[in-house]
Amino acid sequence: MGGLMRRPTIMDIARAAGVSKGAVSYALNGRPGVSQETRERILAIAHDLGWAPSSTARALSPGGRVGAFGLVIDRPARFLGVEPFFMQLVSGIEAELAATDTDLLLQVTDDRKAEAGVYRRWFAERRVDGVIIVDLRVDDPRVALVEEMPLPAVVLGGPQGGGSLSCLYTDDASSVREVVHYLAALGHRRVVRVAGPDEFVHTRDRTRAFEAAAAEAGLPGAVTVHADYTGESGARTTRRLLARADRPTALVYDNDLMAVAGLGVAREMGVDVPGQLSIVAWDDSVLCRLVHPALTAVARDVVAGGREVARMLAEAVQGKSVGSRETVRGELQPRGSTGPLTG
Amino acid sequence: MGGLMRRPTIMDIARAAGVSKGAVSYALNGRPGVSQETRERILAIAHDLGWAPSSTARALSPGGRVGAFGLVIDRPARFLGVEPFFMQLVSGIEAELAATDTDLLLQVTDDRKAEAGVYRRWFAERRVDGVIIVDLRVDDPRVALVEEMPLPAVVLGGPQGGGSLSCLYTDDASSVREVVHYLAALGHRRVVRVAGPDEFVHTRDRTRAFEAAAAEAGLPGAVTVHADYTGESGARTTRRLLARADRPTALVYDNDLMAVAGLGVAREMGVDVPGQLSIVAWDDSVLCRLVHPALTAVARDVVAGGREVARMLAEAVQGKSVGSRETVRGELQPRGSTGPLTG
DNA sequence: CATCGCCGCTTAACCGGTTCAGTATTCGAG
DNA sequence: CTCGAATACTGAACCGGTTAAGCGGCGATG
Repeated sequence: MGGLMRRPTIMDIARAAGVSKGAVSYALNGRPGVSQETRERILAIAHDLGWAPSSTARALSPGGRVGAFGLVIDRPARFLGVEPFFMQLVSGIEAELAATDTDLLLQVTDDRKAEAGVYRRWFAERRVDGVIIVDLRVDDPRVALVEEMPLPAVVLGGPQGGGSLSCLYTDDASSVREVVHYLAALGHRRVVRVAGPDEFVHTRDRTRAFEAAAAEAGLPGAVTVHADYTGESGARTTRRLLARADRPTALVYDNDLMAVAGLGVAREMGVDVPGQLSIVAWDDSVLCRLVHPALTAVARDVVAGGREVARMLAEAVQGKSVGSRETVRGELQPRGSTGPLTG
Repeated sequence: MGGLMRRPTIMDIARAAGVSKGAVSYALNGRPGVSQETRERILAIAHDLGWAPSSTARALSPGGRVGAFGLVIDRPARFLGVEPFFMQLVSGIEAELAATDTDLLLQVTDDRKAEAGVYRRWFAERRVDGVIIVDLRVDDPRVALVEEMPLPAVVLGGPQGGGSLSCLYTDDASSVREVVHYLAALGHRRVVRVAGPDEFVHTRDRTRAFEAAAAEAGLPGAVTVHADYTGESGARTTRRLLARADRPTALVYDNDLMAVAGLGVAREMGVDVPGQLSIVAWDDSVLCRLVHPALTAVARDVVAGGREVARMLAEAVQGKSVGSRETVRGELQPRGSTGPLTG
């Protein structure tokens, strides 16, 4: 079996079938212009030869697609590794892409300038048909950039700040409200939220919702403090909060990683969870169920979100007008880390 | 600024410079055939126009590179998300690739047949210049597959089972020995290793080394049990082991995720760590430092490994003979989860 | 002074597809 | 029987690069 054989081209098929290149192209793409009989003969030969279209040649034709989407993740390597969110997102995207013969180009960068550079390069070199934008920031320059090129794009987040781009967004506000009322009902009065950086659109949305819900539930002491999603920052922040005289009785974290770190700190400081402190995580992953007590969390279906965003981008690339869509909101998953104060 | 402008081509540059396409190509690629003066003029125009080579066109030329490497990860979505190893690996690979204008195609699949299909498709469609193979299995069919096509490839693992492919491997055996002797020195006699699936080459290597080291250290009760890297399986296995009458006093896990799960189980069962049970994790990530007590772990520099494997593949793609290389072995990082038995 | 060889460039072919314009053949309608 | 149109194809251009071959002009060499 010819391992070293040249990849077959449509010209090889044409010769074998005794027809022209063009006829083969029509046959293989299911377009009119060849008889049923010839079409079948060509398809059979293509199959026998193990032919597959050269993605590069196909992309070169006017109007041709490259068959790849791009995703840039802008987080330093060492804490990216533990963030379950992204891998789940990638899994979801690829589950959808697998059916459409599209590949995913993943790029992990350290800083935002580099990130913009990647989009520019992907566009200029014609590497991707479209990109997915995550971690939308306030006044995000990437939005203007892809709008200008223009490069088809879908934003996971928004819809505020997404400009003219299609967004796939969640109603975080109502999840926040659910969490706040849940904690209030358990008797908590001093609730602190350990959030991600303020520059992210979703962080601000949640902060606004958190303040509104706290006012609604009569929790005057509810405040938001900012960390950076890393376990280290979660631990540091928690340590500071628990050392205060009027230490909070409930902490709401913006991701699961900081919540796990917070739990470790509480244990280290001898603060009983949930007896003296309740902990809620945002983004439910295996992590929340591994630790003891298991963490109460706001569970979102990230994989499904990945699928949906990939589907939207596929439509956008085909020139369809996609618009923005809302995905299912996070559900509060009560577990052992929350409860009424005891003693 | 022309957002809607067509991407500039070398033909545009040629017209602006008043020379032919070929001259522009020579100039842009730093090859002889144009005068220094013309070369500089062409480069200036290219820069002004914001030109970048079309990767698809370039790849189409005989001998042309696509400018992309492929990586297939074969783990179901839900526990992939939490496995820090892969994201760190990806970060390392991309850190190296960034300099060479090469992109990474990432594919996450659910089963092995699909994985082989991805390699086949990538080759047939000419999507990648080479691939990185991870999670090498015993009699791995992927090795024969890429050898036959042939598709340049580098194996992360081996070198046994890597066939004629270049491998980047670690001396796991000596790390295993270090762990075993460390535990023996602490006074442990009943040491159990919770390993990954037996089908992985590195699992078998470690198992063999574990048995040898245990014999050497005089630990007759040292055995290996198999789990599947997920937190669930780690928890289940730990629960079973700790329920035994002659329960082990030390557990060595093949990844950090199972170790964290094991710690949670111990806590849940009222087994004090490290007073009654010592825990060692393989692969050190933030996870190990988040929990309390922090986990003693065998720390490997996965990011550096990613860089190295990318570098090797780049050389292999250029036709250089690469050979196999050894990367730095894991270092035991003692932390709070290990110690002598108390009471 | 004729010749050789190199420099600097142009021309054209090629990579592997897609697609448009044109052509020969068949078929139905008038 | 003739005309028009649909059918089934062919030939060639095109996408945006790379590269081998060719070619005029110039300087060095014999």
